[in-house]
Amino acid sequence: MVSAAKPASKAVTVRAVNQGGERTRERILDAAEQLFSGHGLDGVSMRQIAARAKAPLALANYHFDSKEGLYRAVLQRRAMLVSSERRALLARAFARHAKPPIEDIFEALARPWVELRGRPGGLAYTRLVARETGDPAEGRRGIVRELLDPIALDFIAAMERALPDHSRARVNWAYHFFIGALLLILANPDRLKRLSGQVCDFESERAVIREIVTFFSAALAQSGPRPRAVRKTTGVASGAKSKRSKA
Amino acid sequence: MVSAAKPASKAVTVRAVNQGGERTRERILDAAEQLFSGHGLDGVSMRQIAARAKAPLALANYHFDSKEGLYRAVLQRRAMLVSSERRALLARAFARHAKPPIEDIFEALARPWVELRGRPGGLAYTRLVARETGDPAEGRRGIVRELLDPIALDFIAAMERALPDHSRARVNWAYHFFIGALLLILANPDRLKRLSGQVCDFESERAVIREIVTFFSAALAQSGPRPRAVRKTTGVASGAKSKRSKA
DNA sequence: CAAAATATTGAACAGTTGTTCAACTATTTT
DNA sequence: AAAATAGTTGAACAACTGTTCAATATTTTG
Repeated sequence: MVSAAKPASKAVTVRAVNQGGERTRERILDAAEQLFSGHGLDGVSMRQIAARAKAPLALANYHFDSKEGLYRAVLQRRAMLVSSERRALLARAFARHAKPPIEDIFEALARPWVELRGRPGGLAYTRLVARETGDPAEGRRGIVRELLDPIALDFIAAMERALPDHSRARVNWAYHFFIGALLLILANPDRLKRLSGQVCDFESERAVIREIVTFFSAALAQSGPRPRAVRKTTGVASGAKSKRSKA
Repeated sequence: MVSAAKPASKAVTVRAVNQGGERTRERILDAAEQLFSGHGLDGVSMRQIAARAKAPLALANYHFDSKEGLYRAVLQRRAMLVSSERRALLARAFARHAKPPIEDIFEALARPWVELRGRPGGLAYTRLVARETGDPAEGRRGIVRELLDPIALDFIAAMERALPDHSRARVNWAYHFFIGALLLILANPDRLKRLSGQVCDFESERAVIREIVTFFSAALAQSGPRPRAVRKTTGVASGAKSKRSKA
């Protein structure tokens, strides 16, 4: 065998990992994380990543097979960590109450992500995950499906247990509304700061968590769904009279 | 002047626009809208766009100067329309009440976007806007700032008028939570459908609007902010004892 | 130590990228 | 009709793309 087929890149290379190798591998992941989070999978070249990592170009392909392989590896690296933190918080909530307050579930959902921002590289990672989750092409790559769908289903199930008075559909909507809000805040807090005239900011992680948790908990506070009638009106050019009283 | 410098591409070419020209220009915009929304600015080549539009490659650069120029043009094309629809709904809400119910404001915010999905090309456009709004590089390009920030500020001001008991910060948070939820639902409803086991879907535009409007209105129903205490605990590995009663 | 596996390096490949140019036709204006 | 403007076309440019390869260095294993 002349052509050095690289070591099993699928199964974990368990035995005796080269220290130097492991370190430059991490450097490449760090650089990729930073760049992908800022410009997306297609907005960054392998050469830019290699340059930032101070590693030769070919090394990235050696370690991760392909560009998409590198992208996946970046997303996988921290996914397990965050997910296990979330799961631990969720388990703790259910250890306290058989039917825990919804606040605890939302907090278990949000806190690991928000706190990740404070850790080195964490900010970039949260942006990257937000980008990938919101990407219409997400389903094609399947990374979110592999990495986040399982725990998402756990949390939705937990929410259903904590909110027995709400329909399954409503709980699912609530979950996605929450994730959408969380992702936007994580991915692009600059606009929030800009539009609020610097009133809203990320100075305090705790403040952010409190804000989003109390907000979404309040939305589910009153038990039964009491949907307001929504006008059938399409567009702007109709429905002159309003049913609502009190002119 | 030998080299035909293209006609004023900055000022609107008012007088006597070539019909054929206008039409193929629109075809290019349609193709770009479709492709950009699916793969982002960097995920699509000018050749792919030209091929889809059945127009020669050089035409895209002729009409829009550059790739980013084309991207901007796609986003600008429908922005005015949606914004004026939103403004009209907002004005109508304030025409009915000096202090309109928050439901009406949220509905004015969401309805034009949701209904746009039903119109040809609208689905792609909403995805594109969602992608751009959530993009960390959004500020660099400044498209969102130009196109959406003004109306966003109007709506935030309207929310403050409708919710005099809430702080400015809280209203700003609420606005962004709402936009985040809306964008995720618009950009990637597939995951919602997937995770909910097909329970949640977009069969009915009205159902989607009702769902998001009632949810977010409920969150702001009780006037005063009553923030629950959030544990100071960092991460999972600490804070063994909970302050909350009822072991 | 020797042998095998792992890691690193620079160069090269074939293909694609956005953009430009000159020639050309069609339309509008003078 | 003549001139000018607007629109269209195919070809070409230089730069960059992800990936591969053989050669080398380093580390781990027998």
